[in-house]
Amino acid sequence: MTRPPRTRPTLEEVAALAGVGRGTASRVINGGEKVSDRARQAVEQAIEELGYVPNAAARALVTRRTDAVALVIAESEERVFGEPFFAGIIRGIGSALAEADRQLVLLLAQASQRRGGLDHWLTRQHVDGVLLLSLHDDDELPDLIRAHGLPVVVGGRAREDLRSDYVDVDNVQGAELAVGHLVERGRTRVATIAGPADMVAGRSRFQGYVAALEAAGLPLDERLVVRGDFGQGSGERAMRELLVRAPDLDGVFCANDLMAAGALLALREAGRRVPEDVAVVGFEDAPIARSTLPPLTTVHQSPEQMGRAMVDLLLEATQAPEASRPGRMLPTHLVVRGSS
Amino acid sequence: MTRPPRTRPTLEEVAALAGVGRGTASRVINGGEKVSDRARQAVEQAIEELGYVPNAAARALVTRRTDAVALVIAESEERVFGEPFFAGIIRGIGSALAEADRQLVLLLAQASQRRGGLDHWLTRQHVDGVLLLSLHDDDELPDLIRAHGLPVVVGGRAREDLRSDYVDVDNVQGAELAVGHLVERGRTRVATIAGPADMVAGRSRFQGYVAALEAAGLPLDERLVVRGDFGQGSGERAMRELLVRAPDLDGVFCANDLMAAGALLALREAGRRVPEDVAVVGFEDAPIARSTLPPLTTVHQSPEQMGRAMVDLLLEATQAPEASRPGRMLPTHLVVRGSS
DNA sequence: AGTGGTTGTGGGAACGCTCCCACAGACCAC
DNA sequence: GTGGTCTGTGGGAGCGTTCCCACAACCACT
Repeated sequence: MTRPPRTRPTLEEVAALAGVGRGTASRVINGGEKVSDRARQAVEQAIEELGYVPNAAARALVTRRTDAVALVIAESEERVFGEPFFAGIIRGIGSALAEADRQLVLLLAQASQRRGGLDHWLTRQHVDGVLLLSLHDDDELPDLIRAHGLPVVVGGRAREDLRSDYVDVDNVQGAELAVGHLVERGRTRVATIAGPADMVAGRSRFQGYVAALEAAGLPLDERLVVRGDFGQGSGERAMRELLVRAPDLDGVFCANDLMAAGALLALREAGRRVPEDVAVVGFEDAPIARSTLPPLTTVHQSPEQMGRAMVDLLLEATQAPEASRPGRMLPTHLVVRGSS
Repeated sequence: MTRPPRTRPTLEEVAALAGVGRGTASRVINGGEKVSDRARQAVEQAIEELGYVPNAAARALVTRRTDAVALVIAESEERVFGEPFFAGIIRGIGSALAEADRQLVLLLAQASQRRGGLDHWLTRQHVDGVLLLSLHDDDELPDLIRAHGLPVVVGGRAREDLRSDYVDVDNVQGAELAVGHLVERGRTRVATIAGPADMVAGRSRFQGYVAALEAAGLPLDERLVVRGDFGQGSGERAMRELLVRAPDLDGVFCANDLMAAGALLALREAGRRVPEDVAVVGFEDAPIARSTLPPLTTVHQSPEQMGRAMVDLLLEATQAPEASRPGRMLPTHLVVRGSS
């Protein structure tokens, strides 16, 4: 085991040690077609001996690829790091990229640098594609990036009409699942605490609620619909209002777990038993769903899987930039706990 | 406004358009010394007109710098993204790097890839330095990376004897602040719920507790010391035990806010009034400190500032790799709320 | 008019890799 | 023997920068 030289070995040195040409050595390292076994072994041994590692910059210069992918987080960091959902996505992205031998370049798009620096960064030919995490309806960032000719995949589709590739949880299907479950449990007066109308997740989950009622032959009653803002407090208030508006309700589908947790509080306060009097189902399978009283039945979504899907889609996009790809909708499944 | 050509403009094209040599154009873009105003303006206009952006790979190839910094997260991602403390650090790192025109490459060092891929990644001459976020005492990663000749800065010093550059909160000073405050409030029987002995934060905060008692001329009473594991449950249990061991205590310094929150629960359960009977101080100023009953007096640390300090230190290290730098200890301050 | 400095400039060389073309040699069929 | 195809192979060219050296132009001074 000789000490590696001060300066990093080059491909040329590897080739010299192996007694082959630079081209052959390169062929061994990459695809490796049309190389004799003798040459291959010699090169591999030389690499081992010198501790050779290819210089990424030189490679990028000629291939015009960097094997790096940017993750642009357009949310406030508070939120991104605070919500376990985002953390899961990032974990999925991280491991999928590692498997594909790509690097993850993290860009925190604070309001400050957003307009100015961001496009500049991205054009620097520093990354092969961009993953974008954002929920805001009015975000023009995806279009902006695409204008630079970089493939983009958006996580958590911002608008229904978004032209970029995107990956999202199948909110409609998940909501149908939840409401269908309540119906199966014999509930006929199923209310919903819906999410904000200006977020896709809010709209789609409500859409699923409507569809499931229709499928079950139940009428859509406006008194059974209240909107919240995805916060726990809003769930609590919404539930109180529902109890006033429709005291005879026997099931509630909440557009997320936090609001469901609030609803449970309001129900207990009102003396309604869960699930005997009112069954409650949430959406998200957030950690809190395990610690509510009773534990919350909810629609499970896998953020990690979502991250992986984003990476898959982006890698496809880098290979066939022009091809049009359908948005990826990830299936959900129901986790039945004590509240239904 | 002419449409930019399909292929990105090169420095040579900029120079040609400006009617100067390649060298002069390069000089304008970088440091920019010894360039006539005439030439400078011509080049700047050409850059504007062509929408020129330097090719990072080509630059990295010759300068042997990438202007990118890796952030290696050796914790479980659950934890990193879950704790607001980490989120703050990352935010600080992100903005400090953006200001310094550096990129942030995020490496999630899951156990799986840790041994195998990591060193390989880092040697690829893909980053100029490494920021490491970890709390484990026995982590050999910093040494490993330094062996590759890459500057490393550790956030949240792992061991007192760590040879790497590091940035950490001044835990001793913070604990002294907290205990000193309790003493000022007239408390003479001040207990502590200490952190684990195998973490620097645990040891140092206890050390500060001891020092503050001594400074106040109060005796160190072993009955007033219980160790927890930084979890809320352990704080609750520790408090119960303290009440048994030393019913006459009138102040408690908890090594973090979560344990303090647990302690508050145990105190209420035991019928002790806070702060009248027992004053409680935490450490961290985590979000929970605002929502305990009563709101928690605690030692505030700024994770964002810590992230920035890590970046500062790393940039220094890349400029003077051999120079030895003292560890950076960040000051804390007390936030007085209702519990004291 | 000659000498010496300063300021600004152009362009060759090099960074370490991949791409690609030319070519040696083995093998086969006529 | 000649011509053709097919494997492997070596190495030139080029990717887009920065670094550096040579040199021109100009301004003093002797």
